[in-house]
Amino acid sequence: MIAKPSAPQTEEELMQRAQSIAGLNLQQLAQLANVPVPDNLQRDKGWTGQLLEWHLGATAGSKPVPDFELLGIELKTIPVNRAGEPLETTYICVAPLTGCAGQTWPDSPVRIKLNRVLWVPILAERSIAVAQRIIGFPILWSPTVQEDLALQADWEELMDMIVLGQVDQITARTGEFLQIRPKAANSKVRTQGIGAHGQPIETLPRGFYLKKNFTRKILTDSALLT
DNA sequence: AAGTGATCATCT
DNA sequence: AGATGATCACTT
Repeated sequence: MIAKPSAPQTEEELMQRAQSIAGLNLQQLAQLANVPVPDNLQRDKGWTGQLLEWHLGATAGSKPVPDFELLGIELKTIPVNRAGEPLETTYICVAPLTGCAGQTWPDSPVRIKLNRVLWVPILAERSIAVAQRIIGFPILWSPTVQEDLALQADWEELMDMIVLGQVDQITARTGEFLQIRPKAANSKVRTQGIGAHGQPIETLPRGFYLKKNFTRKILTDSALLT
């Protein structure tokens, strides 16, 4: 067991730390942090992410600020198969359903969250026991101009629907790279939204997610540079 | 209730 | 098989 690592002071320090744990499995990481490894993630869905936060010295906890506040970097673990392709979509942030008229892409929570992300792939095929899943090589990413424009197009389409009172017509198919899906304890949870006639309605809380086609390109682009 | 971390499990 | 809609745990 080792003491919880302190917050990295520079990007280089963060990357060095992330690179130094690449190749280790989750059992080794859990042992260093002195935490037990769950048999499955059914009741511990955020376990891997929190384990990585511990090792890399993320500071935010569950506060609404970047994981590495000093560096303005967000940490995302992403489960991948042996080909390095994502197994799941990636949660970004809550979708604002009220008070978001007039918001623009550059100052949207989605754009801010994605400004600088440290992606840590985890070889996490379901057939591999949680303890044996392996940390991959980290990727520090910011959106390219093309990526930014593509996300903006999806975001504007989705936000237009929210503002126009069409939130209940949004499905996970809306948007090419960015999608909106439920984000709640269960399907009975309600939050306030905008109805078809501009009136307040009660609706399911939603979140923004990156589809796999988008994150797959981030991961494979980075592999080409390596 | 809303935010953090995500994966599960059912349907197509 | 893959994506969609639902769900789990914890913190503020």
